Amino acid sequence: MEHHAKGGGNYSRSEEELMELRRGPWTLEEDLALINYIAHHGEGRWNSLATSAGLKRTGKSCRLRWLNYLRPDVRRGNITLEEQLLILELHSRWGNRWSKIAQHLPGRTDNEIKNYWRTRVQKHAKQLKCDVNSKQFKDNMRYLWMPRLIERIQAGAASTGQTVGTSSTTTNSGTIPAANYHLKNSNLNMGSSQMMLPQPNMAGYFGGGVKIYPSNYTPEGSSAAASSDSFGTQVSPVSDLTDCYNYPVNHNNNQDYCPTNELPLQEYFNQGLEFNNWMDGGDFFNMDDVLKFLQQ
DNA sequence: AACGATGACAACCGCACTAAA
DNA sequence: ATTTAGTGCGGTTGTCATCGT
Repeated sequence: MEHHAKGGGNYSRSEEELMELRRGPWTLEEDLALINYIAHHGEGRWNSLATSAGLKRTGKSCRLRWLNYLRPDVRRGNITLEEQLLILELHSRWGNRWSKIAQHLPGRTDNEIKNYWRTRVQKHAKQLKCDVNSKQFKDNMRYLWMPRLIERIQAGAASTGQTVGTSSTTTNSGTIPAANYHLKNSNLNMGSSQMMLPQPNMAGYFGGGVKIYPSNYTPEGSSAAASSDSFGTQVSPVSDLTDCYNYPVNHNNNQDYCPTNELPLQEYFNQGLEFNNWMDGGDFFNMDDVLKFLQQ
């Protein structure tokens, strides 16, 4: 049952056009049309953009697709330990202010962070049989998970000799990572492991050949670079809250178990950790900036 | 092999807000 | 002052892949 566009205002489309508006998963052709149009005309004025680009989508849908998926600087894939830590901290501070949280995780969208929270964090709350807003859960988060995350960050850095925060996450710069195209909606044969875009102008947009990957392709490439948590979720090499459960969980809210006892987050970092850069060789965060921010 | 349950996440919806007409 | 278009945000739903039986 098709519904017309609802919410988000009106659209400069005739009734006939509204009747044939598409919904649901985006096809490769639609993505290319949107990317191509924005590459030449820029973004904004989404309703007229949708029409001009020949897309049978609402402007709102185009905007969402662009911002959450196609934008060149959007980071997708593994959420690093550092990002997880920051999400936990910022959520404890601001609650479900996803866009505000996302502002402090460059390249991450509010939608991705929201999904992370719902699928991972809330799941753990459920396993603990407590509400995400309960004191018990918040205590577990602060006194158990966050310190554990920091331990793992530290351990990962020590074992690899890498700069903390090195991740296998990719951005759309150069590729459209793991494009989850729904082939039944596409006329293109996506059977090969990867394919090149036919439009030469797209190469200019992405600064080189653009690779489109099928949905089962992991842009991280090597299986060694990525692992799965116990739920089969692809996560960063040392990631996720899952094995926090290797630690005893205190269900009595007795802070004796707390390894840090109200230790401020910045103190975690100060315990012999020398985090010079946050992610990807320091493209995003400087650790000092993060600490300054968390002290605010 | 078939099927249902579950998880991940892309996409949509409704509402609010702002700026321009 | 009012209307309209555009945009942003948070909550929710839909779709697909994977896993277990």
